[in-house]
Amino acid sequence: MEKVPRPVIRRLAVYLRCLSNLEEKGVQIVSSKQLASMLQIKDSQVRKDLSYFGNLGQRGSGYDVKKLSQKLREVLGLYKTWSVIILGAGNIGKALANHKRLEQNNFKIVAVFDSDRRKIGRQIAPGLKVRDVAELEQFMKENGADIAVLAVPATVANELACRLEKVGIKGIVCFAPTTLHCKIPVEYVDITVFFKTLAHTIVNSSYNI
Amino acid sequence: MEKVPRPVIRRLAVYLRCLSNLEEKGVQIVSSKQLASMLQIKDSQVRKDLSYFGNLGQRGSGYDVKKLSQKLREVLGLYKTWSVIILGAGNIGKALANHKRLEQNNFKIVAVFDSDRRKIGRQIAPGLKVRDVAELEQFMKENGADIAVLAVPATVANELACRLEKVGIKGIVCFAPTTLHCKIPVEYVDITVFFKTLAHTIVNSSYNI
DNA sequence: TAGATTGTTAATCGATTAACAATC
DNA sequence: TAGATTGTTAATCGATTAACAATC
Repeated sequence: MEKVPRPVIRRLAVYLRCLSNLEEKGVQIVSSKQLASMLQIKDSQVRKDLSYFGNLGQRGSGYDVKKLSQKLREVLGLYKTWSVIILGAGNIGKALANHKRLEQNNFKIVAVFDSDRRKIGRQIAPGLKVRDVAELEQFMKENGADIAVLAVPATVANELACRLEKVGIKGIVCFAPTTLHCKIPVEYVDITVFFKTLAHTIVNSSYNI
Repeated sequence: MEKVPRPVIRRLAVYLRCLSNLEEKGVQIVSSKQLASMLQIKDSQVRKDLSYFGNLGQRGSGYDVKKLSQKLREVLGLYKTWSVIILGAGNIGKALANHKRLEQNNFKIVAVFDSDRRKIGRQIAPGLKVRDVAELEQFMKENGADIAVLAVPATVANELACRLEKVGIKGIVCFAPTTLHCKIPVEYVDITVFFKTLAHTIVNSSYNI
C-alpha cells in the first residue's frame, strides 16, 4: 500500500470519532462535505484521506457510516483490544485510569504502577489498585500488556522506558516532558505545549486587529 | 515578519523545555546539534527554526542558553502570566488544576467551574475550590481571565465555548471530543487520538518485521 | 435523465534537509 | 590560523487543494 502521511492517520482518528457519534444518532450515510464541516477542513481532503484505503464511498450519495467506521477501525488497528498499563499514579495517571473513552475505543487499562509507598495499594479507579513498580517485570511475565503510559517525572522516564522495552511493551504514550531513547514507537503528549502554542496564536492574532 | 509555520511554533515550545532544563543544570551554551539530538530532529532544522527570529546564535560556539530561552519565551508570549479558568472538575480538570508545570510556564489557574452540585464547593487543588458554572459570567466580570480549558462532555462544550467567547476569553484548550464553532483560537487535545495513532504505528511497524 | 457526490489528477502550497559560505 | 558552528540558500520532499471526469 502507498505510504500514508501521518497527518492523515491523525485525522482518521477524528473521523472515527465523528462516525461513532453519527452511528449513535442513527445516521446511515455521510458525505465528505459533511465530515469536512465537522472537522473544519476541506471536503477534498476528506476524500483524498479516505481514498488511501480503497473505494469506500458511493458516488452520488456518500459514505456508509457503519462500513466506513469499521474500515477505519481496521486501518487504525482497533479491531482488537489493546491492554494498557499506566506508570505513575499521580493526577494524570489517575485521570487516564478513569477515562471512559479509552475503554470505549478498545484501550483497556489493566494495571497502574507507582513507586510511592503512600500510593501503592490504593484504589485508583474501579477495579484498579496501584501496584508497586518493582513488580512491573513480574506483572508483565504473568499478564503481558501492549501499551504503556508514562505519567511519571521526566527524571525517571527513560529508565522506565528501557525497562518497558525489555519486557515487551510495543509502544509508549509519554506524558513525561522529555524525549525517550528507545526503539519502540512513542507518542509524546506534553500538556504545556498546547498552552504555549495557544498563547502564541493569541498574541499573534491580536497583532492583526 | 515572515510567516512562521505551525510545526515550528510547536517545536519552539519543546526547545524552551530543553533550555529550561539546561539552565537548571547551569549549562550556558548549547549548539544546534545538541538541541537537535534532544528532540531527535536534524540540526539544520533547529537552525532554520531559530533563524525565523533573528540571529540568535554565535558562529563557532552556539546559542546562549539564557538569551535563547528568553527570546523564545518572548516569541511564544510567555513574558506575561496567563490566567486560566478550567471548566469541568472531573478527572482531567482536576489533573490540570494540580499540574505544576503549567504555573511554572506562566499559566496560572485562577478558577475551576462545574455544574455538578456534588462537586461545587469542594477543594480541587491548593487554593482552588470548585465554583458553580452559573457564576461564570459574574466571575469574569469581576476577575477576568485569558484562557479557558474545556474539560467537559462533548454535549455541552459548544454551548460553553459560546459563553466563554462572549465574556472575553481569548483562547480555548479543548479536551472535549468535539469541534468548537467559535471565532477565538482553539487548541484541541483528544486523548484517545494519541492512543489510536500509536496503535496504527505499532500495527504497521510489525508488518515490516 | 438530472442531480449529487465520489475518486483522482495535477497544481500549488508548505516544510524539511543538505550543503556551504560566513564568521566567531 | 584552525576548528567549530551558525545563518541561509536551493533542492527535495511532503501535504493540501481545486477541478473535473466518472458514476451512482
